[in-house]
Amino acid sequence: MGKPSPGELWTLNFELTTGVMAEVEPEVREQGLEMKEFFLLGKLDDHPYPADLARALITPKPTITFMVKRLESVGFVQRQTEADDLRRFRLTLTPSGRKAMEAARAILDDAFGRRLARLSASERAELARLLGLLAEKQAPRR
Amino acid sequence: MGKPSPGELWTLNFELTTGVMAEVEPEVREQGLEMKEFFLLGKLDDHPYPADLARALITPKPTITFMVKRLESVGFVQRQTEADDLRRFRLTLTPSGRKAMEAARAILDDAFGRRLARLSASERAELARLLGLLAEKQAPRR
DNA sequence: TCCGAACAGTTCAAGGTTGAACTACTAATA
DNA sequence: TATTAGTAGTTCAACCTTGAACTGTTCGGA
Repeated sequence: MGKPSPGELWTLNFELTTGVMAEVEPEVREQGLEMKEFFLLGKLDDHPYPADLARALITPKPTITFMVKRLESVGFVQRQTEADDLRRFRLTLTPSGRKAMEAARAILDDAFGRRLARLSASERAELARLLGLLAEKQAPRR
Repeated sequence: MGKPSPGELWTLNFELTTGVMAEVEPEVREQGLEMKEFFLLGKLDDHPYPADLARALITPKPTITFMVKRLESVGFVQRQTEADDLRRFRLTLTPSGRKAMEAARAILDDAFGRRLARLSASERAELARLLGLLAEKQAPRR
């Protein structure tokens, strides 16, 4: 691949991320989590409300409702009504929820870490920098 | 983000790809294609059999069956039985299927191209090189 | 040539996802 | 203080996805 078009580069990158995800999925499931649930738990500290999670995860609200319902039923998440806004529920990780989430994170660290080990330390730093620039919502000024 | 862990870098990258995908999805749908169908059509030239597509797209076989059925019904894909192996169907893009696929590809090129425009030409080349190394199925020798 | 293993693709039922419409509540405006 | 618009979260029915089991075909070895 001499000079990939933007779309080809996107596709390559997409297959990289989904490939790692597929690799990791069975082990994460052993922790009692679907991948999507793992992503949800990972956002919970910064986005403690369902509507907030829906935006952060680019996922419809009903899907969040159903995922939270299950995560609550298995004791990974707790919900408490918010006193100053009775429409909202604040979600918090239970200790077992945090434990499952951190175990899943370790599995992902390990799998992607093996890929990153193909690069030198300076290449890894450069990759992180470039992806950081691309990921920002609006173009960063440089 | 000073020194992201592998998992954090994976997550950042995953959100980059899914963010671009969400951005592009409405326009691609106007071409008569779901994103997954676009990915399928994009693989068709290199992977002309359903079982082959299932492996390439990391997707269960029944899902491929249903997607192909729809794509055939709207005239984007044609299937012909393979004379030397009667179990298999060879799939080919129709002209309208190729047209839709190429239109979707142009939309993706455009959207990801806008992100890449944040980088210099040499940075883009370096990114492509690094992602190429990471994406290979087994570690490339260097 | 027969037989069993393996593969391509489909069917079906169970389960997951989601758009539309809804209830309950808050906030802004007059 | 009404009125109206907007937001949080849920429900429901329609649709999509998929594991398990199946049919039909190929292939290798006895």
